[in-house]
Amino acid sequence: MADQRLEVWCAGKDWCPITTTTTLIGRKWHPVILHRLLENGPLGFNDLKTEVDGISSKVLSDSLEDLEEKGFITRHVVNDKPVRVSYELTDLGESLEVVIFAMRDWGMEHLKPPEPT
Amino acid sequence: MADQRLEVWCAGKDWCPITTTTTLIGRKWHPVILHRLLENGPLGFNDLKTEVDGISSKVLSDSLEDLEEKGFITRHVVNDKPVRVSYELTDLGESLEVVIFAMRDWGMEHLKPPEPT
DNA sequence: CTGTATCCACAACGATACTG
DNA sequence: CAGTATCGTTGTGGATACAG
Repeated sequence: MADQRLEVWCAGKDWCPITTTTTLIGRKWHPVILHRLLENGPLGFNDLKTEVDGISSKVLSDSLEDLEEKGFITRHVVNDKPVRVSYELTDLGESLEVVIFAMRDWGMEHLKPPEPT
Repeated sequence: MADQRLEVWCAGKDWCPITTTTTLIGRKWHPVILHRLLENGPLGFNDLKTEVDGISSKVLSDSLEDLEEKGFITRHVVNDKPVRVSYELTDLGESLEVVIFAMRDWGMEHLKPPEPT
């Protein structure tokens, strides 16, 4: 169960739900990665590297590992030759949709370039 | 206007709304601070220090300064002797409600302690 | 009450190069 | 295609003490 795995993240945080959320997805690229997976379905490593503009291989690799460890995504080897993997959201990852989309919507509403008048 | 001030945060980010959002409120304590102000209205420095469990004076001070600089909160000196200030959300800060509450709700739904059965 | 001043620590990010 | 290996940098946070 997801609840069981996530128990650990609650400890010592005084049960503040905001803090626990930021602890889980508060790293620089996590929300963007999750967003791309939400919008475009399962993606390979290079697909993500293209979608997430500006990220390096190392940081993407690190981030994916962290997200997998926390139970938000799964990694599957789809093909052996050439090697091809697929990163996919778990149910827990999907459940972040409302958070990620809220961030996206806020950004779109407040950060678009000023209209020419 | 808010749009004008926020222009700067868009540049060079390839206009990804998620990235801009995380750039603005992605620091460790920002969402918690904003949440307390959303729920409890204007608060003094020590009120916040109490509400935001575990934060140090320095980090709270730094965070408030950053939030003010970005236009999410205002700081007013309410009383001179003893010194008393009031931190309050701007309209822009209030507009983050949906994001912050989404984080809170997700945290509450997924991180509560397992029920005894 | 509302901070500032130091000083330290370290996770996380970034750049570059290389591998099966 | 999907990473790993280095290695350098730094933003951010944490502890503690002190100040108007």
